[in-house]
Amino acid sequence: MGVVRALETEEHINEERGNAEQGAGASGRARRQERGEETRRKIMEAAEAEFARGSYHSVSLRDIAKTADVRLASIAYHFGTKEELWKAVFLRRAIEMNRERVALLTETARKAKGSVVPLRGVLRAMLQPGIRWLFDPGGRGLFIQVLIRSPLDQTSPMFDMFYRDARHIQRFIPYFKKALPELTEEDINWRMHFCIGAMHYTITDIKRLEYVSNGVCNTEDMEEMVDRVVTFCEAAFRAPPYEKQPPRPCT
Amino acid sequence: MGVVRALETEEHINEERGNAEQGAGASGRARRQERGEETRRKIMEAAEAEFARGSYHSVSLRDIAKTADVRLASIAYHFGTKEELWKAVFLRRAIEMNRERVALLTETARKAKGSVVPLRGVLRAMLQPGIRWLFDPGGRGLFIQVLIRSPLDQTSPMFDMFYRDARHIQRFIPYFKKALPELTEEDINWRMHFCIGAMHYTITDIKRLEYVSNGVCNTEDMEEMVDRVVTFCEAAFRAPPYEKQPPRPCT
DNA sequence: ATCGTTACTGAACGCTTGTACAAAAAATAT
DNA sequence: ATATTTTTTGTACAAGCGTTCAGTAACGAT
Repeated sequence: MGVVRALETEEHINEERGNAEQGAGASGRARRQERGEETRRKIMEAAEAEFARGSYHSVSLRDIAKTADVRLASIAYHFGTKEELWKAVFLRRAIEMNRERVALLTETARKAKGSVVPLRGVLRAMLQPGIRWLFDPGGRGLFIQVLIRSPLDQTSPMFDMFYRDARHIQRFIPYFKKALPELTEEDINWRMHFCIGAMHYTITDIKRLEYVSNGVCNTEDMEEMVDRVVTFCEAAFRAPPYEKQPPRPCT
Repeated sequence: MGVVRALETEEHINEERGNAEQGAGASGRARRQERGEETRRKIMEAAEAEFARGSYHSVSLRDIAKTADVRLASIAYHFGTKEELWKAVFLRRAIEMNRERVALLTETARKAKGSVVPLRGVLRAMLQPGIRWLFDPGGRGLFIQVLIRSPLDQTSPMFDMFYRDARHIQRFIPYFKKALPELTEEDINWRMHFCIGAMHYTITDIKRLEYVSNGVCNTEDMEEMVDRVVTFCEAAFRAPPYEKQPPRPCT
């Protein structure tokens, strides 16, 4: 519950572990913390990579310890349980992602200087950060896939994060409304959903596109990927509003 | 390898276990097989439900045995290993799904009587079967989610099924080409990918839409859902072809 | 130099897992 | 009725799991 709230509010974003100390203790204290933080960082990094490869249950703490080059008991020392490790790894990135998306939206709106934010800009703010992470050589490139897949596993301890960016994604609705006044709120929600689906699938199943297309599609150009999905979604969003029982030819 | 091929060809579709017997042995033989088949069926059904709830590694054979009301050792007797059980469960539905999609495409093409198949019809053939399964009260309603998620877990024994419907999905390409001659093959592959993403996300994350939209979206009408996603994808497919470095206003 | 805190370690715990196997049971064949 | 084959069962096993804990080492504070 508290965990979910942390994702819905912006206030907690910068509230990271250790930020409480105000730089008072100076060097000695800092160096001691540094020693612990190094191990902690290695564990999180390894966990990020391991979890990205499989599911929560398919990864063992021993796997993670080996990858991190750390003794098994150190994980327990720093994180307590496997579940807490998972949550720590997950939350860090989830908060980061939400912050980036909202920041990009705000920036885009600022540039519009009061006039209507172009549809393409709103879509870019929604779809670009995830794809940019995919190309990140660091942990984010791995973890964006975990971020996307985890709500699919009902036995994962983060299944209640199902709604992890629910509230945050609602921020986009007013912008879509202004850009496309003829759409109902129902239309907008459905289409936002479809857009996110196209984006998520591109992130998690990009290898499949390479294979299906026999290498015809260039999947290594980030800007091209973003442009393609944005163009796709923009045209889709401009489809006429949904009408109940649309005239169908035969069946 | 052989398993993957089975999905790519249509010939093996009706080759189900036990079809080899030609009805020669008559009643006695049939009744004996029936006894074994009953247990086998119960196990597969339970496995389907359990696997749908989590991941391959989060489900134990003991869970499945309990759900199926069958002794643990019976699973080993009928399927050998956990992996073989998983493959049996998986393959049955995967083949079924591919067959349905291709059948629908063929039927749609037949109705067009030689003229160009309308874009909307091609998209319907591609997107409708999955959504129809979602509304199936039987095992398919559960398993469609497994079908979609499984390639995402690299530790699942079906990860090599990554490309499970790769070949099969290529059948749609010529139809898109005819309906939209101005698009390159690259454009078509990208957009097919996005369409499947929107559809998959709708199937696996439909609860999220309910939540995000605060219940504004009606997610219980199958025809509405299909129409919405098809309309979305149709408009998106009709977007102008991709151009490298499209003129962007600011950044 | 001593103390106390923090970080780390090795070994062990109890439990669950997938698998194996011999024996029983059931069904069919002779 | 007997023999044979198919199916089911209880039990056991080794391996792996997450977690615990007493003990050690490193460090800053006193």
